[in-house]
Amino acid sequence: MVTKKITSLEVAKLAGVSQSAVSRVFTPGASASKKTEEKVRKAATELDYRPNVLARSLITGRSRIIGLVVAHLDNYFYPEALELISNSLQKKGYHVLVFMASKTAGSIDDVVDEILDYQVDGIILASVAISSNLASRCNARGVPVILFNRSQDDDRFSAITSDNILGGQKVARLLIAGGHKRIAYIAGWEGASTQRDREAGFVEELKQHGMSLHAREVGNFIQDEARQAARKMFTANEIPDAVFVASDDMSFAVMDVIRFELGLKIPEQVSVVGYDDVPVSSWPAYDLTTVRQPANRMVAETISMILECIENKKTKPRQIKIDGPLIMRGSTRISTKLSK
Amino acid sequence: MVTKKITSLEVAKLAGVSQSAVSRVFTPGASASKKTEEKVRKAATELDYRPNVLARSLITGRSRIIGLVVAHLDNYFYPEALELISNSLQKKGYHVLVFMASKTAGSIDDVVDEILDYQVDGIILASVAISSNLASRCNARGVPVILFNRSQDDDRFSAITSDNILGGQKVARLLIAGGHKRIAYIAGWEGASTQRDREAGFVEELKQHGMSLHAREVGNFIQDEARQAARKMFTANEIPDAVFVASDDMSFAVMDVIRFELGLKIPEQVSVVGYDDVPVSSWPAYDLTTVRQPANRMVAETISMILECIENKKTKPRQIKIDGPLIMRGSTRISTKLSK
DNA sequence: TATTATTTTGCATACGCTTGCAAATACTTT
DNA sequence: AAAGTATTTGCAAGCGTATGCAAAATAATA
Repeated sequence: MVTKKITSLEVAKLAGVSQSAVSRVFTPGASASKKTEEKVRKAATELDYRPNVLARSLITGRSRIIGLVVAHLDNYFYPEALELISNSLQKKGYHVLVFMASKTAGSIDDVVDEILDYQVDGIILASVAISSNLASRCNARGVPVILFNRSQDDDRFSAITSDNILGGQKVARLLIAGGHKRIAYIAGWEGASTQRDREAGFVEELKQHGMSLHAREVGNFIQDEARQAARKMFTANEIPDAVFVASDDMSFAVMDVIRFELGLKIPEQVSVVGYDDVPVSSWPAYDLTTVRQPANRMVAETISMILECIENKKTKPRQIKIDGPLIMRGSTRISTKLSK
Repeated sequence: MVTKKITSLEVAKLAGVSQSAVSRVFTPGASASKKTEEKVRKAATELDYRPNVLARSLITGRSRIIGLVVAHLDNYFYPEALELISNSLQKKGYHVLVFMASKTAGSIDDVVDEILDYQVDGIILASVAISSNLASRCNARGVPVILFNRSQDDDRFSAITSDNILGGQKVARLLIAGGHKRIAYIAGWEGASTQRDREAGFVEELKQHGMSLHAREVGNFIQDEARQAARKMFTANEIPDAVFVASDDMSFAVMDVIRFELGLKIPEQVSVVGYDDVPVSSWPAYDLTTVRQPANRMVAETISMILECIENKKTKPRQIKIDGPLIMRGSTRISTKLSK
C-alpha cells in the first residue's frame, strides 16, 4: 500500500542511462538517439512513469496552466464558452484552472492573486472586471490577461467581445421596420461594457429614426430582477409594443411574465428580442428573436490571442469585436399590421 | 519591461532574515516570532511577493489542485454542480483543474493521465466512467477518485449520487396515483448508472402495481435523440398518457415535440415527468414535474469525502445516495379525471 | 584510415520552496 | 543570578525536473 513515487531517476536506472537522457526523451525539443529513446520508453512504461508537470514548470517557468475566472455560470452562454475554451486549450497542451468569481468569494483581486500563485501562463477573465492596480501586477509578472465578453477602458489587456453596438443597432432596425411605436429596453448590469454598448447602439439607432425609448428598466442580468422590471414596465399606463432585453436569460423571465402573469400575446401584442442566442432561445416554447454571440469564434480568437501573447511577450494587446447575426424567430412581429 | 521574479530569497535579504524565516511566515503551521513576521510581511508587500505554489507542491507533495473531469456541460445540472464544487473547494484552499471529456477529446483514460501529471490531490469524475486499469493507477499513486452523479461496480472509489432507484419509484407512484394507464419511459444513455437505476426503480414500482411500460424509447441524454424518441412514441397507435423522461434536459425537448409538433395538451392528454430539477423546469413555459437532484447536498458530500480521503489516506471508499424530493408542478395530472 | 563535423550523453547546477536539525535566543523558575 | 525549559532561527539538504557545457560516440568527408 506504500505509494512509491516514480521519478525520472528510477527510469534512468532501469534503462541504464542518465537521468538527463530520460528527461530528453520526454522533452519535445530535445535530442536522443533511437536506441536510448527505446530503452527509456520501455523502462518508463514498465514503471508507469510520467513526468511531473510541476517540477518541470519550476524550471521552464511555464506551467501550461491558464487561469479562467468566470461568474454567471447560470447564464448558459458561459458554460458553453467554458467548454469551448477548455477543449481548445486541451488540444494545445494547456489546461484550465477555474476560479469562480461569484457572490460567495471575495473580490476579483483576491481571486487573481490566487491565480498568480499557481504561476499560470495566462489569465482569461470571462465577464469580469479587474482593477487597474491588479492589471499592472499581472503585467509586471508578464502574465497576459484577456477579457472575454467584456471590454475595459484600459489598453493593457486584450478584449474579445461581440460587436455589441452593432448588435444593438440591428435590433433597433428590426423593431422599427416591424412598425413598433413604443419601444422599450430592459438593461443588464450597468457596469458591464456589454450592457452599455448594446444599449448605446440601440438607442443611437432609434434616434437616427427620430425615436426614443418608450420605457426603460434595469434587470442587472439577473432573472429575478428582470421579472420585476417586466412587471413594472408592462403594468404601466401605456405598455410597450416591443422590448429589447439585454440578454436571452433575462428575456425568458420577461417573456414568462408577459405571457403567463399578464396574459399578453407574443409577438401579437409585444415583440421581444434578446441577446446571446443561447440554446434555449431556439426552443419552440420561447422561439426568441435574438442576436447571436458567436461563442466559437469568440473563443477561437481568445485562444489564439492568449497563446500568441504567451509565446511572444511583446505582443501588443488588441481589442477584437466579432460581428454576430440577428437571428429572426417568432417572438417579433415583422409586418406593421397589428393584431387587434 | 524585464520581468523579474521575486523569490523568498529576495524578501529575506530585504527583511534581513534567512530564507527559511520567510518560508515560515508564509507556511500556516510554522512558527516565527512577532518581530520577524512583521519584518518579513513588510518586505513581502513591498516587493509584491507571493509564494510559488508549484515549488511548494514539489516539496510537500500536495498541489492543492483537484482534477475535475466533466462532460455534458450542456445539461444545466453540471454547470451548477461545477460552480458549487469550485466554490466549496476554493473556500478550503483548493482549486479545480477542469478537463473536458467531450466528444472531441480522447478517451477518459488519456484525460486522467494528463490529470495525474499535474500531481492533483484528488479527482472528481462528474458523470463519467473510468476503466478499472486506470482506477488501479490512481490507487497506486494514492490519488482518491470520486464519482459524482454516477456509480460504478467497483468498490475502489467513492460515489455520490442521488437515490435514483427511489426517485424512479416516486415517479411511478405519482403517475399511478394520477390514474394514468399507458405509462411510457424515455431512457438516457444506457451505460449510465443513473439511467439504469431510474428505470429500474420506475419499472419495479409499476410492476408492484401490476403494470408495465406501455412504451419505451432511448434518448441517450441527448435532446435531438429525445426528440426522435418522442416523435416515434407519440405517433404510434395508442399513445401514452404519461411519460417519464430520464432527464429534465430531454424532457424539454419531449414537451416541445408533444405540444408544438403534435399539438397535444400537457398535462390534459399527456403527463410528463423529468429528473434533475434544473432551473428551467420551474419556468412557467415548462412547469415540469420532476425529481430534484439536490446538487448542493451532493456537492457537499463530495467535497467532504474527497478532503477526508486526502487528509487520511486510509479512508475506505463509500457509496452515498442522497434522497431528492419529487417536485410537483403542472406537467402532470393528479386526478384520475381525464379531460375528454 | 585519419581527420573533421555532427550528434549524443552524462555531469552538475538551478528552479523556489519546505523542513529536520542544531545553535542561538528568549522566557521561567527556584 | 544561575540553571532549566521553551521558542526562534539559520543552515543545508532535497523535492523532480531541464539544460549549458564538455566529453564521448557516431557519422561524414577526404
